[in-house]
Amino acid sequence: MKHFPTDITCMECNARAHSVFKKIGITEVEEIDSIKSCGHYKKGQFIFSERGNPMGLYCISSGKVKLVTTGENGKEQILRLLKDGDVVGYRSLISNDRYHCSAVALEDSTICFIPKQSFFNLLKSNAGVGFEIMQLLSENLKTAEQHIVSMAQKNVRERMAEALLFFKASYGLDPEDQSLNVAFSREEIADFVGTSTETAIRLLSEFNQDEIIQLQGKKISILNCDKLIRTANLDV
Amino acid sequence: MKHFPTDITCMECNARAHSVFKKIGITEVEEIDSIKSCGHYKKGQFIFSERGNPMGLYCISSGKVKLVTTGENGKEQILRLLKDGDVVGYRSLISNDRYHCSAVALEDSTICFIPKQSFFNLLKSNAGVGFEIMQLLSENLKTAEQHIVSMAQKNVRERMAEALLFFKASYGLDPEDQSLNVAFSREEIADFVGTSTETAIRLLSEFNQDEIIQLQGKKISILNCDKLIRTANLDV
DNA sequence: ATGCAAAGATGATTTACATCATGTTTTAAC
DNA sequence: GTTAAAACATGATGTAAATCATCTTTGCAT
Repeated sequence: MKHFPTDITCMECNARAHSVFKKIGITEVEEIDSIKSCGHYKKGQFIFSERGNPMGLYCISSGKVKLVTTGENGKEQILRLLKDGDVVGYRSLISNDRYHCSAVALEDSTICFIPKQSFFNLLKSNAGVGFEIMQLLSENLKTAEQHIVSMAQKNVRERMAEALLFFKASYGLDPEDQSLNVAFSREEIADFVGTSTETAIRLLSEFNQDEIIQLQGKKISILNCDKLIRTANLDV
Repeated sequence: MKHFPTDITCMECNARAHSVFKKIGITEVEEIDSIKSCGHYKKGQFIFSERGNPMGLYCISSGKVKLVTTGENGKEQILRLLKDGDVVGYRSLISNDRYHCSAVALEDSTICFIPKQSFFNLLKSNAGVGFEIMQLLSENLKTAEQHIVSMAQKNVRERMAEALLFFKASYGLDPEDQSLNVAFSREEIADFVGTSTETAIRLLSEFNQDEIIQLQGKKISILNCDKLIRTANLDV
């Protein structure tokens, strides 16, 4: 892979501090650094595709990524949202499986690649990394199963409120104007909520009218978080 | 815990051969056996409850177990189905979390308990077990995420067909009459599919009329598996 | 700057499914 | 064996949300 002036080393990567590699020794960091390659992805670009064969682990140094699958009808479903410090592709590697979803950059991103064998070597030599991955999978599983319950038991309005809260939890808010730090299209939001684009648009307009949120193009500001929680019918 | 004449040792436990403990040494097996306790659960009994604090790992020696959560509206949602050789409760232990779902015996079951600390000791001393658990979580996550897509994009009819196929995959068929090796109530089936009991009953009757399945009380025989796969709209 | 395509918005119509209602069968308790 | 209570079944009705249709706005390429 080509080297860009924007390439960074693992030693100076800020994302590493809150990644699964936060506790590994300097020797191991240098070893990963020597073997990793750095990739630059434009918004909308695929990091890997559904049904592809995993060749290694991806590490988000900067940027945002969505994991999506395409259902039989061709409709997309967003499964997970990732940001800097997150690793991508571990599930398939550990299951020794093809990818069951695609990874797509939500904005211009710098994402490093660690070959499969190096990842497994690290897992063997460093039990801590293994446990971090285990914890990651456990959290992913919990989130997914909670999502199943929402899908099965909540109406679209409640799920839309949940989705906005999830976007907030995933990427945070701009302290300036309480706007989501991510710009999804209405279709992408619908793909997460599991509804039609039209219904998603309508609900967002409603929330806007009810002054729960404020819309300015793709920018969504959360005006009344409590009301959003109540709308989602959550007792957190 | 009391000892019953039906209690069995880990050494003679048939379920162990296809469990996460299939590859551990005889010394470790004996160590687990000396510390484990054996529980006998009647059909419908809870092994643990949502929001409870996990104290250890459960091992199904014989029987069947469902993992369920209760949504805000009080409606149950079946999340996972387990049988002999399966372990239960690892997700919460690894996340250091309270249980996010309850475990309920689907039939009279013998389930052993390994204290938290012993499980973590085993994880530390035996990397193989750790990897098995990792693989388990990975598979669980894949299944859960596929379930999300079904919930979001498929209609109830397709999901019902999928559910029957999932029950078949989970517990198998009686070779005699192709009947599912598990007796769910219509309400439980509805709780898995994410629909109302009435709709579940209606769809099962339809499938029965269409000679895709045959109903005799709680016994469900799969007459035409291909048609079921087509009804589920799967391209496996 | 202009034109074109994609994204966003909103109304009208249809439909899949929940809910309500009522009856029947099975299971369990005494 | 009788009764009560679940579980199962089926029809009638209501409604949330999908689909279809049309229009406006925004972004992007030339």
